[in-house]
Amino acid sequence: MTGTGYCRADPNPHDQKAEHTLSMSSEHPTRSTTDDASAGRALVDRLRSDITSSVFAPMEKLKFADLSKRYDVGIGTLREALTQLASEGFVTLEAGKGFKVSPVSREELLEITAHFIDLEKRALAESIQHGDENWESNLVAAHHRLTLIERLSWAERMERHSEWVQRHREFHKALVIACPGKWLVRLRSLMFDQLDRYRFLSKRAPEGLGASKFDEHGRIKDAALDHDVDKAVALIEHHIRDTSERIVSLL
Amino acid sequence: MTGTGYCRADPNPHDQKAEHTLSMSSEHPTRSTTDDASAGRALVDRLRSDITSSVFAPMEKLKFADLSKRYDVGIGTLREALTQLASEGFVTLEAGKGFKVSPVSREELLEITAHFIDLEKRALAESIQHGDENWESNLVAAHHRLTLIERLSWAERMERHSEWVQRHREFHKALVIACPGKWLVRLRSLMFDQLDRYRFLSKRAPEGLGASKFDEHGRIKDAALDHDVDKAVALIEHHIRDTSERIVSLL
DNA sequence: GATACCATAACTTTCGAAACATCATGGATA
DNA sequence: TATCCATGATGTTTCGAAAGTTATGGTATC
Repeated sequence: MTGTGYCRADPNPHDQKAEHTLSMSSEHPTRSTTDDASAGRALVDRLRSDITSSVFAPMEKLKFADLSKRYDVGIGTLREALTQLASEGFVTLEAGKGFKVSPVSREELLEITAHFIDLEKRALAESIQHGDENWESNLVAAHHRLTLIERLSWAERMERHSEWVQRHREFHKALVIACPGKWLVRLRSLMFDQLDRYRFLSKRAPEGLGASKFDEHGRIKDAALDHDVDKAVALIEHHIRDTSERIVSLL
Repeated sequence: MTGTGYCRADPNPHDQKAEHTLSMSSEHPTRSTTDDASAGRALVDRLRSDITSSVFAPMEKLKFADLSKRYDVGIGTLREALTQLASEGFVTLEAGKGFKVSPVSREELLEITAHFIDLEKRALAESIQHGDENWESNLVAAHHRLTLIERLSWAERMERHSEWVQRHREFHKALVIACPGKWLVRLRSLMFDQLDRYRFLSKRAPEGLGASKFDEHGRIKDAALDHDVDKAVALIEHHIRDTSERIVSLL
């Protein structure tokens, strides 16, 4: 049945190159460059998204019987998906006791934030230096897609939160994608995905947060397009640090 | 808790704490703190080891039928193991075409080396600052186990190469295990394991390499036990960089 | 009353067959 | 000759039943 017909509607506007055929946490949800066998990979994304958005609470036990019904997939497929999420740090696997959602903590947030700032700064600097016209176009497009949602009212944003998460991820990815160091991109993606779990906690914060982040994204984009490495790096560091600090104060 | 009775012979001399119940590439082969369901995890380790030691060549296709016979496990179990190795970067998974061993390249070696140096230095510095008596004892023991093999003749070392890899990994891990940042340890382990693939290439290098490395390990251990952060960090940076440069020259 | 023991239930882990996709071959057609 | 489609072969992906393990609860024993 030809893949599964996941997203034929979207002309998939970025190619950048052949790019990584990696498999890690690089390529994600709906749109699906070099996608997997699709059934299995789609499950990984749904599970990760559900963990990120606290559908399953930290430390909650993930039972195969339940999940199998919920996602309508076989046990083997589930196990494969959970194994990958374990490698990414979203769940833990113990002895013969199955999978649990990884815990969250203030300390972990602080550590992940520090690593992400470090990696993102380096990746962004290299990306700006190596980015070509294609990279610029893709960046502009990704930012535009993000603003379309960020412009909405708070209530509307809440409804389409998973879409925002997705576009926010794509925007940040678009910033660093021209970085030649594949592992640098990979490691920073790992940390970015972990931060998603904590970002969700700031979902409740009414306004106040969204507005300033909206501006920051635009300024970072502009600095990147100007190939102003220092400015872009400084802005993104502030962007990340500020966001995390707001989240810390909510814990 | 009986686990599965993997290694009763070894009194398992390090506890450090409750430690990470993580699942990533943290805990490895034979000895096995917090081990997995054992059948599946053992397979992951054998596969990783076989990829590392070029039993399977880079870019080689990994067929389920072959592997199933070779390791005497079911297809589902294999798939789960390969999924994990894909997350760690040892294999790649494409569309409906199965798994392939990841390629190696000079550029990747250089990048991995740079990341590993950076991460290992930071982890070591923090580990030294936080290490207690238990950490020191474990470090001394790990170093001793390593020297037992390094003291052997070149021919003997060759025969017990996989054991050396294991003990070398444990020694380096013992150095940084007191680092409080779990993700820092995790990321540096990821890079360490990747470097193992390249270290194997230097296996052929007759003598010359082994001797100097032998001394370096000892000096790093001593500096760590002296809690001399600057010295230990400088030594380990040289240790890693020098090793990698020798390997680069063999490519 | 507390503890050890054993049966039962709940769940995890493993396996391989069936469904599905891709690739290679060869013959028909323009 | 080159292109295209059928066809078979090889290999991957998915699933759920069977085997194995851990937790649960109840009974006998001290």
